[in-house]
Formats: sequence, C-alpha cells, structure tokens
Amino acid sequence: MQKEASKEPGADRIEKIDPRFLSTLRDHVHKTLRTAILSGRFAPDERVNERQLAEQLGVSTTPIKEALRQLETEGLVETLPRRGVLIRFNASWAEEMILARAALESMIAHLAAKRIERQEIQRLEEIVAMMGKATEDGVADDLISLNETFHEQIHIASRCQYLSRMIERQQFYDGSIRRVIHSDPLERGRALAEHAAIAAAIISNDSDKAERVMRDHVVRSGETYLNIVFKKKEDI
Amino acid sequence: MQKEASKEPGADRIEKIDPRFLSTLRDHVHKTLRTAILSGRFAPDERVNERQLAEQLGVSTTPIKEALRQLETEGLVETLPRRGVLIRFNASWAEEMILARAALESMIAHLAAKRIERQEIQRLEEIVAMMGKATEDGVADDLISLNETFHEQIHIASRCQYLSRMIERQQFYDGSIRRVIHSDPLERGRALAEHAAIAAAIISNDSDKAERVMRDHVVRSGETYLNIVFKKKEDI
DNA sequence: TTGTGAGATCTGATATACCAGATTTCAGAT
DNA sequence: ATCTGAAATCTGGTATATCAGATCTCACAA
Repeated sequence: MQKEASKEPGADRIEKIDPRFLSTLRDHVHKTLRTAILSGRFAPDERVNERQLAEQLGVSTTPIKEALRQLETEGLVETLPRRGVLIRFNASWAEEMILARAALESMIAHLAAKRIERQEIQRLEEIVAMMGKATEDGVADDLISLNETFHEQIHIASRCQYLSRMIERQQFYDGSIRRVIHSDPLERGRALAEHAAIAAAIISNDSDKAERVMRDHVVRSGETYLNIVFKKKEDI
Repeated sequence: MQKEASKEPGADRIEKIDPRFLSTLRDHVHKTLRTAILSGRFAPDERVNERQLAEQLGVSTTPIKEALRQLETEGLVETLPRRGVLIRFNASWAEEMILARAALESMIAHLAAKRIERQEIQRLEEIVAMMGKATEDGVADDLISLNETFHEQIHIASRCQYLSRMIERQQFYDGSIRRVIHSDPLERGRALAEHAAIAAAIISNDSDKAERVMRDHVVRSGETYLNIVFKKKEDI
C-alpha cells in the first residue's frame, strides 16, 4: 500500500485499482467490492458512497454504478434512490445464501443423476479418487481445487447452464477460510465421505438420493463455515 | 404509439418511456426490457445496441447500461465487452428458471413448515379458503392475485428474505399468460388441490412433505406454462 | 484470384458535468 | 427554549462527450 497521505477513512479496506488486468474496470470493481462485502469488511447496513468508492478505487463513478447495480441484483447491497447505497450482508444473509446453494445444488444433483453419461461417470470417479488421495496427503489447496472440479463436473453432467450460473453467485467462502476448514482432518474425512456418497448416488442414477445427499453436504459444510466465521449455529 | 416516422426496426417491440411514474428511469428500463425478453419479443442470441435502446426508450445510455447490468446478473443478457450485448433467453432457459424456482420455493416451504406460527397458519387457511371460492367463481384475476398472496404468505412464514428475493427473480409469467392458464377449469382444480396440499403440509409442520408437494406444484404448473408458450414438454 | 493491412466504423467502456431529490444546518421568529 | 423554513449540502440519477477494442471495407500488392 503506497499511499501518499491516507486521509479517507476506510480506504484500507479495499484495494486501489491497479493494472492492465481484467477486461473491464466494472468487473474489477464488482469483484473487489463483492469480496470485501462477503469477507465482512463492511458492517451490515453500512452506507457506501459512490463518489468516495470511485476515488478510493481510482476510477470514475460509471463503473462503480454498474458494479453496484450488479451487487444489488445479487442482493448484497440495496440502493435507496437519491439517498444512498447500503451494504446488505450479515450472518443470516450468509445462512440464506447457503440454503439457496443447497437448494440449487441438490436440484442439479438430481438432474445429473438422470442425465450423466459414461464418459462423465468416469471423469467423476477419477475426481473422487484424486480427492481420496488428496485427503490422505492433506494438502488443503489441492482439496479446494478438487472440490471445485467435483461440483463443476456435476454441473456439466446436469446440462444446466442457468442453474450453474446461479450457484456461482451463491459462492462466498474465499480461499483463506476454505484453507482453515480443510486443515482439520475430521472435516476432510467428512467431506470426502460426503463427496463419495454424492458421486455414488449420481453414478447409480439414484436421483432422489443424490438430491438428498447433496443438500445435506452443502448445508453441513455451510454450517461449518458459519461456525468459523460467524460463530453461531443454525438448524434447518 | 405516436411516433413521427418509425424508421428503426424493432422499435415497436418495446414501449417508449413515457411518464413521471417509476422512481428511476433505470427501473423503468429494467422492467420494460425484462418483460420484453421474457415474453419473447427478442430472439435468442439477438444482439441489442445500447445507443439504439436509449433512443427507442427516449433516455440516455446511462440508465440503459445500468439496467443491462442488472439483466446480466439475472442471466437474461450477456455482455461481450466492447463487442455487444446478447439476449439470453429461450425455452431451455425458461425450463431452468422454473427448476430454480422449484428448488427455492421448496426450500422455503420446508422452512415455513418448521417456522410458521399460529397467526400465520390462520392467515394461510383464510387464503386457501378464498382460493376455493375463487376457483368456483372462476374469476381468473382473483386467482392470479390470490396465488401471489399464497406464496407470499409462505415466504413470510419461512422468515427468509434473501430467498424470497431470489424467487422473485425467477418469476416470469406475465398476467396475460396466467389468465390463459387459469381460464381452464381443469387447471384451476389441479392448482387448488395442490395449494391445499401445500398449505396442509406446512400447517401440520410436515416439512419434508411441504417441500415435496411445493416442488411438484411449481414444476407441474411450470410445465403447463411451457406447453402453452413454447409448445413442448420436459421431464424432470 | 487471393491475401494483406491501413483506415473507416461500430460498439461498449469510461470520465465528467450537471440535475434533482433528500437531509441537514441554522438564522430568525414565537 | 422551541419551532420553522429557506438555503447549503449530500447523494444518487441522468446526459453527454470521448476513449478504445473489435470488425468491417476495400484498395492494392503478390
């Protein structure tokens, strides 16, 4: 952080735009703000100011406004016309995002169990095998990566593009927290067992079971996350 | 439509901005475009031009851009940076939107069955009773209105705000099509029976049954819609 | 005929100025 | 001390000009 004076409060919570990366400034702003909100760097109901954000990120208000509109549609901020923009994220929002993901992932698992084909079955089995190995090795980053691949493969087998995109928007744990979660051997074991059960159900075309097991997996791992980040429990 | 020349093609598919209503132009543009897309007034993959839309709607490109960003997050358009904006809606998208709604509504029904309170039970029973009467009377508009109230009451009982908002974004039948659907006595009967079953399951705190019945209801009525609008069937 | 590339052109991306509600401030009246 | 309302101010909303990547055109060379 090489700032000249750092007068503006809160300027340290979001990184200043820097480079030539990212196709558009809007995407960068969106991604930056989303991460900041989901990792709790804004208080619930905190007001944010478009001009101020623009200055902090070193861009004009146009990409800020567009990014805020995206975040608004995602449900992470609320705009009160001519009054202000509020952050909309807290523990119960996180819980509901997990429930949304559980509902959508289980629907996808249901369809994947009905639609999966030979080649995709093989791929899924390979992924689970690799997960088994990674679980033994205990390399968190490998597990995180395989986890994504696993769910992605199920999305592919389901042939649902719209639903897949919706699920992406419910994803909010970042790498550092995943690493904490996966550093626990018990958690690793649980996750492996669940992934194996999901894969088995899908491969055997048991759509009802796939749906159920997937839902339970997403909810349980979501609770693990909530317990770490928000230090509280919730029953479904 | 009081246009001076009407040279631009496609200008008749979207109504020109008119009034002093709606708090912001952005909201009006968003609502207008969303309705136009969902009612099939754009071909799948059709390109739309920001400047052209601005001219057709009689506004500048700023509210157009913001509305397009919202639609993009909703999954109804796709923006290729510096290349164009494409419409993303067709029969399979509609199917998946129905599946998404089914997944989310069933999750909500599940929670509503666990969380509903006395007063809300009474309200739900009243609504179902009114639905029974409206079904006999056969007034489509009353049924449409009660339908909304019914689902809304379940959302309230579930105490899920985020999920409720997500479901709103999956809603895409407009009034005219609903009216067509509800004009069929058989459909009215089916819908009433399903609504009654959903209410009964929620009231008796049978969350698993509520979930199942709600999902089947959303999927079945969605298929009815698809059969009318896209003239095709789909198995789940 | 085919290939090539400079320039015209199309389109979204970005910056900026200004507009208009909403809120706050504060002098002045009661 | 309290109320009132006009003016200053804050904030998002909107319009517009300009930037820059992506494509298309088409003369011109191989």
